[in-house]
Amino acid sequence: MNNKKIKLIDLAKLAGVSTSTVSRALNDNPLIKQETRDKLKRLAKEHNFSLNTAASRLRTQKTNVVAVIINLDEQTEQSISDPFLLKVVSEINLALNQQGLELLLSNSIMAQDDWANYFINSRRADGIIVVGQGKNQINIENAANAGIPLVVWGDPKTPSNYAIVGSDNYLGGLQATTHLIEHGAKNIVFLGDPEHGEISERHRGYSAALASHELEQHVVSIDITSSSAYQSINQLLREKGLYFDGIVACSDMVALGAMKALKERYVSIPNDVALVGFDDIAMADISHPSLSTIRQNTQYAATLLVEKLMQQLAGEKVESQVIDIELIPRQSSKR
Amino acid sequence: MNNKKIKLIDLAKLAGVSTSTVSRALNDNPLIKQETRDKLKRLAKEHNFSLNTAASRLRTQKTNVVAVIINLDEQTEQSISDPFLLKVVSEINLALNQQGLELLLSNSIMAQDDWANYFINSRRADGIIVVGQGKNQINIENAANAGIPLVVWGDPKTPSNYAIVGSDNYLGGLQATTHLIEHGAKNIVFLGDPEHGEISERHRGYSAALASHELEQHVVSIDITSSSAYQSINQLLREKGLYFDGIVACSDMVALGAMKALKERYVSIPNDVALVGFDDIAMADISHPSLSTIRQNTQYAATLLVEKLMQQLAGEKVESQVIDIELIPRQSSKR
DNA sequence: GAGATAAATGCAAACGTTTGCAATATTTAT
DNA sequence: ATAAATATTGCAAACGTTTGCATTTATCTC
Repeated sequence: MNNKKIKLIDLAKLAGVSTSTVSRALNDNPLIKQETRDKLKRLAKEHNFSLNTAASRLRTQKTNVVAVIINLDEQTEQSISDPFLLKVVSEINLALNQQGLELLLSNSIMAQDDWANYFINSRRADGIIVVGQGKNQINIENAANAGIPLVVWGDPKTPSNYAIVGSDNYLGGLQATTHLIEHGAKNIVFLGDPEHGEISERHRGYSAALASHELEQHVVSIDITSSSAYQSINQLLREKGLYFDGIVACSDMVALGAMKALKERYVSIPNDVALVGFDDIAMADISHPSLSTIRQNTQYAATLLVEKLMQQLAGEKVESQVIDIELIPRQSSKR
Repeated sequence: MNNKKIKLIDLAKLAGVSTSTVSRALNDNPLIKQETRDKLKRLAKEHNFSLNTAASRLRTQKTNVVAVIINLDEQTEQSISDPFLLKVVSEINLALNQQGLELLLSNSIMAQDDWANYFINSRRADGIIVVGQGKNQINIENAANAGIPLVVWGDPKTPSNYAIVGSDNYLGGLQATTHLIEHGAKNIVFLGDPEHGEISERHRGYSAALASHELEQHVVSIDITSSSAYQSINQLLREKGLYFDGIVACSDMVALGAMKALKERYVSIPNDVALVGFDDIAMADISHPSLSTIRQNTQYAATLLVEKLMQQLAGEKVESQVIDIELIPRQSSKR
């Protein structure tokens, strides 16, 4: 291995041209004759050359990097246990790569409070994608107010001065609940944290559905984790008995936790209790009974997020956008 | 908002000192008087200053960035569906952050073949963590041969010229299988892809356990996804009937897919078929019956990976390291 | 074949830090 | 008080690209 890191000027000397020419050639600048471009590219490949991004970022003031911040609540530790958020990140990664952008991964716990400063002013990244609104949106707002390119995965109906892409959570909650009502449920529990950005909208949909059928609300507020769901359903059954016949869960992981508690106590799903989740993670289909759920189109969302971010990078103003959700009826609600 | 991006020299002028002093002060260089350091730091905070990383990386030739490559097989698409890999990434993210390092996320599909060149020569990152050995290790080997700081999550027993951190997959396979044998299983299926790096070791453990009890192998080779597992178990039952009474699955997701197929056909778990998975993802505990599995200590692994990478960055040579696994017996194997 | 236009390349100045070395300010020893 | 030592700061040269402008070379036009 030739261990001298070769640079632009070395290539230039080898080819007997100037660094300008090499630089332009490698960037496919039409100023350079096609023939020369090809020759230089070949030479670059031959010598395992690759541009020093630090230098080129310094010069161009662009990084081609996007910071993705997983915005967790510190107390609630939804985090790592929930496959859904990570799936979203994974889709964003793909979408970014397709645009030739790279992904700098962060979470709200590590990144300083001042995102604009930390990521953008420092030229670590050109823009920010925030995954999840979380409970407090102050960091997001500050970043948005700083006027940096920013786009958020969350609830697009939330009033905001920044662009949010996300599912119609209200409609999702409404459809899920209506679905259960149509299948005969009368006492439907909402299982989740109504304080939480996206989820409060799902709760609103739930409320609306109940109201229009003159049914009563049963909100059980929990952390957004399967174990929390498991415990609280267990406790509920123990202390209050089976006073409900349907559950609208704020996420699939929560629904699956609840399902486990029900199954352990021989509550029949869907006959005694019908169940609908939210997200449509892989496990929803694999669980037994399979879990009815509201599917979020994360792939489309990811491309939209990236698209809108790029528009902002190009100086355009962008709006929030709602993504269609889809009720996937499976066994857990079929009766 | 003051939209002029403030830089070192501006701060220097404001404070009436030279850029050298500011630079050193912000980097806590003891050459600078404590008092001046404090003053300058305060000033920097006041003015929302943050260093231009491009410039500082160019100058120092260090990035404080680590590239994490999710090494997927292109055909097999284990990828996004499997929460385990993403959990590993998430843990690595935490471990890196604790060391003040940032995480550039990539996957083997996007990153060019020449990782050393793309990430290191280009000064995008100082080192690489590869998550998953995958089927072909050629890219990893090339990168390692280029002499760059590199560490791999995989099977540490694999002979290699690079450092691998991972579970004792052989022992895991052995323990899982022995566990089933001890609980009376005689015809145990191995469900997974024995070609695949880590998994081939699990298969070896499985073989060894069977051999020492003079039992016969039943290998069912599938893609490492829950749906693939579901389909193949379904097909097996249909075509060959219930010729087995135990399954060692190469991952929890695979086990859960198999579980669904069994439950749908009213095969009792664990009475008719006992089941052990691998990984201990969150769902293992939540499934019903809960899934016995081999737990991988991803958190410890992540800190080790980062530690070893940092040692390499400091010029030391590091060795592969085996991490203890732990059999978590749950309902799916209890009889 | 001369002059004019177009195509291709080169020059040199940035981009914003860090750091070896030189220079100044402060303290200590005598 | 002076010299010597030490503590603190400043000067200026990198780091490796990109790009506006000037320059050279090739192509046209009549």
